[in-house]
Amino acid sequence: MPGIRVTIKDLAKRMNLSVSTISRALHNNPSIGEETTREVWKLAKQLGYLPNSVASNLRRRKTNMIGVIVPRIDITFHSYVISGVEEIAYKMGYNVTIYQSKDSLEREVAITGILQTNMVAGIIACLALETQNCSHFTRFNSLKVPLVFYDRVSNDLEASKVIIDDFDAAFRVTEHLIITGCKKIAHIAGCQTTSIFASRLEGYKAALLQYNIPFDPNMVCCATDLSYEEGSRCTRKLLKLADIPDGIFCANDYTAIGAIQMIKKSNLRIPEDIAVAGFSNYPVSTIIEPSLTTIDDRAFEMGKTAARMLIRQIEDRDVNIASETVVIKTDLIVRDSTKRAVATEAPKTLVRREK
Amino acid sequence: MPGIRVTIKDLAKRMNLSVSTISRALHNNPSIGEETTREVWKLAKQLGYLPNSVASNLRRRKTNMIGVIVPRIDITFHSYVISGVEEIAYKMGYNVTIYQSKDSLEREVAITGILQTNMVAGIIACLALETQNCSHFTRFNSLKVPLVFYDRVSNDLEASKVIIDDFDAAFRVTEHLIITGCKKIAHIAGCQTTSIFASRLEGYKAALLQYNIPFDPNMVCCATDLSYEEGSRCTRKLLKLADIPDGIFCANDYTAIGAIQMIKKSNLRIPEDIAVAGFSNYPVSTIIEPSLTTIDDRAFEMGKTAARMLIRQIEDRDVNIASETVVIKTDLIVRDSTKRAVATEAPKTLVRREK
DNA sequence: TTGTAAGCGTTATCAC
DNA sequence: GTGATAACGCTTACAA
Repeated sequence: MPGIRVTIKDLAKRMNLSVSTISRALHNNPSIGEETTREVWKLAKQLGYLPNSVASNLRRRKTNMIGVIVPRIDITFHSYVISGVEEIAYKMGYNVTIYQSKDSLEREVAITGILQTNMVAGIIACLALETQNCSHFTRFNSLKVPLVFYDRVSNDLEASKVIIDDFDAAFRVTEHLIITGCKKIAHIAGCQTTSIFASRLEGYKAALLQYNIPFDPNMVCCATDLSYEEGSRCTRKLLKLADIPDGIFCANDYTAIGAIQMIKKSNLRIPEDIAVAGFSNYPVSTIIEPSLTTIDDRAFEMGKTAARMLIRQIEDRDVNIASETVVIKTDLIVRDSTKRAVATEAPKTLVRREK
Repeated sequence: MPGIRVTIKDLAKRMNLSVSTISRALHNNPSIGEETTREVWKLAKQLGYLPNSVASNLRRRKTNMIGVIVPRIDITFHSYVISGVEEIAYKMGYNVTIYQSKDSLEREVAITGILQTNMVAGIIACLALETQNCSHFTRFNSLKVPLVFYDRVSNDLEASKVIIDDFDAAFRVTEHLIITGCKKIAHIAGCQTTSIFASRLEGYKAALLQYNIPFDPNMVCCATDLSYEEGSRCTRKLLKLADIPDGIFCANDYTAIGAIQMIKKSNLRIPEDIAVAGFSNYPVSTIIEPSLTTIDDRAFEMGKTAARMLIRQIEDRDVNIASETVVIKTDLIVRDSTKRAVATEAPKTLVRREK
């Protein structure tokens, strides 16, 4: 910024006051006379003075910047979370800067470095798919930079978390498929080293168990990156089985859409021949035909909650809030892709088992 | 950041060297002995030293931060542009921080303040829908902070621009509809105070003219926010005309999808009864049925180009590059929503008229 | 109520 | 090759 900047020094000279008086006036410090304060503000406005927050941050040894690490910004879920974070952050006087890990551990590590380097006040992060070991986040403990994880979280790190109950949500989706008459339910699963996808698989298994449907490992197909393509690939595989499924629970909406497209291509009907359910309630779920039954994961809400938790920790730092975990409630959204025969059975209460 | 930070002072003390030597060594300044340099790096790594860029930015009076202002992050187009910007920026050693104007002028003005306050090195922006007057951007001229606009740009501001040729693209889409046999083509337009949407309307008109199809104002419907809902609303209106259209060119993919849904609800066939084309090539355009003919606006490319232009301006500031305008080439993507009778006419060359 | 001066962590300009 | 030292723009004890 090599241009001419107006600084408090300039204001001080112009008004024959010291810089400290100017600084205090601009902060509406009560020790400064009303008259002076008003005059300072007037001149500041007139000259277009804007504080240099880089200098202020350095002096105060803290910024009002919240760093957000998302895997990818162009995944609907994360862009909604970001919107939620911003909603709260701006209201509370914080800026938000967004970094994409692209699901790469290497980039994630680099980003934590940048965040430290930039003295962020706090961090909200969703772990990269590649990340197994979170040691690159531990530095923020000693720097006393609060940390809130969302969605994909780490259990071997002392930090706050905002998650949904993936187990419960998966249980309810699977149960819904069972109640609408599915007998052979497949699951297109996410990468099992990531806890949320492991929980979704567990919830699926638990529902089968509860309704006395035997679990068949052939009915589970792992989609590495949960893309449309992977959804199609897995479905093709499932349709080649001797005994094809009559229901598929997909670990996200993208794979569900891939599944629907593949099923239609195979001239099978949805939901009559195969019912399909997804996870996340992306906008496309109402556009695909048939419209997709899915779980609304409340992404915007998650972002807002994460931001609120983080800011509380930033501001009450001395009080030293123990890290907390918030579970956001999800909703099952029933659409055409599972609207089959009328329910024959009422939902059972979920008996939660230790994980 | 109230935690313990390792600074160059700490390194200096430990090694009995001056801070300047440490600083130089860490920058691999050739005036420092190889041995010393190596030792400094070793200790720095060992103690987990990371430079404080806030301090460095203050001292150098510049940051390596690029501020990006997008209307909304959860619009596919913008998230792709951002990805493009990041791709280049990170490679060149710049950080990217993203701000959402939510299409509000008030927020856009506030953001420009924050960007100045944070001493960004340069700015990439897409104007908010509400923005008519860009005077809040002029401050960056005197601050010598380079500015690159993309997509929605201002003509009364001296700044670089990355745009697509909306007129040409709209001409080609409309021409495509004509060639596939449409005789009465409607246009669902965007807000006409925004130049890109005005150009799309002009391109549409130019194509009609070229093929001797009379322009009918009733065939143009303005969708204020270009959402699904607006697309449906406009289509409903068009379908109520005495003489309904046999082709609709929509100013974006969202309205096109709303149009398709409304047409199907009215038991008309696409493309046989009405052909539909969109603009932007969003992922949903392959998911909707029928798949949507559209213009690929090369969002990712746009982001990369904007970043390259900006960084060049940042780094060659003295050379004082005149602001330039780059037009990104677009592609017409033909899909099922316009695959009607075989073409009867070859495309004509576009005769551009002065706008 | 206002001023003085030190310092945040770096970098840059002199010296030696 | 290395070291003092000032400065970036702001905040904040401590004085006056």
